[in-house]
Amino acid sequence: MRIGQLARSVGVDTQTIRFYEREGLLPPPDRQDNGYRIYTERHVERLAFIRRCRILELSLAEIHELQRYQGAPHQPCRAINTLLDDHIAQVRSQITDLQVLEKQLVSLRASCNDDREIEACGVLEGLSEGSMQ
Amino acid sequence: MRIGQLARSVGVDTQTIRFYEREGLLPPPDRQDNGYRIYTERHVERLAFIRRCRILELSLAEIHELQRYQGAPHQPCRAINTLLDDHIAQVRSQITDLQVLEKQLVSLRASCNDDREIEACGVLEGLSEGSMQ
DNA sequence: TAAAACCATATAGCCACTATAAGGTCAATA
DNA sequence: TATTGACCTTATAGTGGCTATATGGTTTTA
Repeated sequence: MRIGQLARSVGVDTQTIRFYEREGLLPPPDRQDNGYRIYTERHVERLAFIRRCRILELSLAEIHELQRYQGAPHQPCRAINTLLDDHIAQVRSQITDLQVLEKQLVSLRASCNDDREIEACGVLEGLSEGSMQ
Repeated sequence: MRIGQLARSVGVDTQTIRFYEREGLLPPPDRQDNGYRIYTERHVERLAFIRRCRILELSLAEIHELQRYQGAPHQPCRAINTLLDDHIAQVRSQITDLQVLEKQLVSLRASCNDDREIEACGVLEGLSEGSMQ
């Protein structure tokens, strides 16, 4: 199949597919005489794998690492679990950071009601004075 | 004061200060004969304002907007409150997205214990098969 | 006087794409 | 047959908010 069909079947832009190839995440496919890329079912699977990882917000580097593991099927899989644990920890720390942020924002917002003049806006005051952290 | 002292007093890199100037967030300061930038107390306040906004993860565009409002002190401040409300909504939606993500990751992680071979790794299986969404 | 610390500009890199430009290929239609 | 439209190709620049590097001039300190 050609790049457009691959793109449609996985739900990705053709540019993204070429980008993954340049980044070494997708193996370079054979070419037709006219230079068009020809993909196989393997490429579909490989691309779908990448997309599933990306949905989970794994970085391209992490995906690369996972692909290396796939090439050594008889190694122990602890490294994979560790990779995932680290990623989970990262997501959790993002969540708590954002929760702190949300509280700060809500408290700042509470310092103003609408319909003041900008001069007297509690939000702008809160941002202008150093009483923040 | 020169750029280094400004940087130290606000806790920012000198490069960042020049970057803000290029982006139009900090007004271009006067220069000494040798070309060195000379900053005033106003610049300190302006830069501190920017940093407080950045800590709250307001974008440079949003900060720009706030600065425009500061220039019109007798306008009503509703636009500022709205800007903040939108930002809070955005943060909240990030949080819920990340919470969904965390659940998916934890459930994937639960499909494997350590000490299998990669071939049999539940995590890798979960990523390889389409049973994800 | 020489080294260290400071200042200047310009340019590239980060991440994971996305957009744009400029052009070649192919099948179907007027 | 000519042309339209859908497809493909490469190359390059842009996104955001910095950060790093290169190269060179200036000032302060030892």
